[in-house]
Amino acid sequence: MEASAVYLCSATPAFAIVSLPPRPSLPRPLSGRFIKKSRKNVCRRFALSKTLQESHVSASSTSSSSVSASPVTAKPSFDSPARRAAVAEVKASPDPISVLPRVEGVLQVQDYNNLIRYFGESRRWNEISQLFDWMQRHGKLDFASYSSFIKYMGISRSPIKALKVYDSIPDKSMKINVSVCNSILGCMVTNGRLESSMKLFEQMKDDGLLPDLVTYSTLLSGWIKVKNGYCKAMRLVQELRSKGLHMDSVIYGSLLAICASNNLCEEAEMYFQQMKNEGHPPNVFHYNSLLNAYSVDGNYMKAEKLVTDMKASGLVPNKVIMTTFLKVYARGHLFEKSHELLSELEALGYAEDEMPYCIIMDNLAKAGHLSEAKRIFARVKERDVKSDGYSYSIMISALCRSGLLKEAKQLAKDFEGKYDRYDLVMLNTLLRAYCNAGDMESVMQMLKKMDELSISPDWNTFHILIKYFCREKLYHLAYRTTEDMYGKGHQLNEDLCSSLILQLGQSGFPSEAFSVYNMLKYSKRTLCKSLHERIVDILVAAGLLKDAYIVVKDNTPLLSEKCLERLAISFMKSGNINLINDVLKALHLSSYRIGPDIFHMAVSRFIAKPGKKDLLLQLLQWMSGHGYCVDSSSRNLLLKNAHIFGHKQIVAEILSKQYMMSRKTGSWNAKK
DNA sequence: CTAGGGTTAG
Repeated sequence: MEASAVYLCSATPAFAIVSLPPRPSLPRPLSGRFIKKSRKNVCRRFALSKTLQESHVSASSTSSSSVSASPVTAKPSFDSPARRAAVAEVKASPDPISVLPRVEGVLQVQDYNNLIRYFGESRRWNEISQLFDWMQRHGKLDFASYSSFIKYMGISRSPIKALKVYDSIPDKSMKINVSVCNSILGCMVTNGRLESSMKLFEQMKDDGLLPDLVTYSTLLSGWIKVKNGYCKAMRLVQELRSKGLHMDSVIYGSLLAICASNNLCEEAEMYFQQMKNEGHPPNVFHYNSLLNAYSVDGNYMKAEKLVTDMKASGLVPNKVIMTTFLKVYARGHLFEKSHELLSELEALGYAEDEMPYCIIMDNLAKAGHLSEAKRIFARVKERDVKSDGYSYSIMISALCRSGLLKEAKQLAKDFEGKYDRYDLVMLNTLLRAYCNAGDMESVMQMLKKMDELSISPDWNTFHILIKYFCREKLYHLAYRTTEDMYGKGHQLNEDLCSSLILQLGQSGFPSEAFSVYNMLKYSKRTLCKSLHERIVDILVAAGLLKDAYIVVKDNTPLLSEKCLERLAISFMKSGNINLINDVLKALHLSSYRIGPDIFHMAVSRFIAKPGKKDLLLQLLQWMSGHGYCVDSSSRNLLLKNAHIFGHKQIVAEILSKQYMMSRKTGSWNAKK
């Protein structure tokens, strides 16, 4: 089968459908910008270097001693030439750590802190770790040492290491020092560990931390680009108010940004006003956030007024303000105005990177002006604008949306030839282009690339692939990918799964179809009605009657009579005999009318298996209790085989009771 | 020189 053929070439690393021989070594360096955009992947990408750093720390941090006991003999005066010379020597040395023993008696804690900052600012993570380790062993630490070191661990994306150091702080009062706490919280936030930082914050307060405005602003900044971040932000704002703190311009800046990214225009306006009322004059960042909030709906009227106000207040629109303004116009489909702004940006030398072009291009394409978007794209190339590939991404997506699949694929290939850097969004874009063009080979290459770069697939990746595999009729592969998607905790897409279930059923994979149904059920609260019926039919057709019964039992009111009938017939014929009565009881609870033929089939099954006579008796009694009556052929069959019950009398009594009842109601079935 | 923030693109 085709599907398994694709799987044959693939064991399962990070991504279940790609195989790669050995794990790649360290990934190629990416631009800081790309790294910043996808924090989630950064952790994975730097896994190796992090491990290296950590093994370093664990070898040394065990010996951390207390803060105060430093064996300084000669205490040189503040900022003495000897100290300055020693600091300079350490800074200049190619192996700074080797210099430390020699200058141990000269350097003060502040000098070590100075060195931490120096190595931190020059991004020399190895030196900073070794230095800090030395300081720990020699007890040359104060709160500023912890604060700075943790800050740089945050910048070097080593939050685990920062946490270890924080945990290793022996002094309780040091652990609730507000600077140290702010550092570690900031470190966690900038490394995407929002939830942990909130937990840690609670713990710190329990231990006696008195948070200040910086603490709140640090935590607030984490919620800026998180969906529903506004709610979390509000809780923090309430808390800071309840502690008698007053919001400052920084806090307002974060709040405005949160409002803008959460699409909350009115709230943004409210905070902007409130800020002014409280005597904090807005700066370009505040203006930009509000402008950005206006851009969501392309509200250029308000934006124009805001820019006028801003100029009146003496602020000069900078590149960012102009670009955001351009975005307002583009979103509002005032393309001429946005073109004007673009020309202005170009004239001022503010259009040296692709950002403003991207904004116009994307909005042009989305408004249906593909050829104009292409013209802008050409302008990017002509003017030799610095590009990280976003313009490609935008155009490839635009071409895909317009159904120009070959062109999209060609552009994707162009990108790959020209750039050697990928992030998740770019990979998804290329993947989509290749999938749409039906280029399996390139699809597989993209998946490999993803694995090489240790970029984990996201919801989009899975969705693109599953859709593609379905289209290519690789249903089993689509199934495996769905399993993978579910296993990685992604919400499944109902429409896609629904069609996959149908296809799996039709191509001989009923169990897989059932599995997809169950995954979908567990990842969504309510499913489309018809889906239950669809899976029941598939299971019945495949003879997976027990599974079918389970679905029916849970969803009886949602199933049609015909569907129930099909299950009833099949189950009576070949379902597990021990469940026959249960199935009938379940059917009774639905609107389905159990007919005499169904009962006849059940009776025949039981008669053929005398060992199940108790079940047969239970059935007959249940029928009487619920107004059902066997038909004459069942009746004859039962009488003829009455011996199996031991006492013939029992069955005769039941049958006569049913008969009397049916004469009263005039039908075999008392149910309306 | 102890800690925080807000900018625009796929």
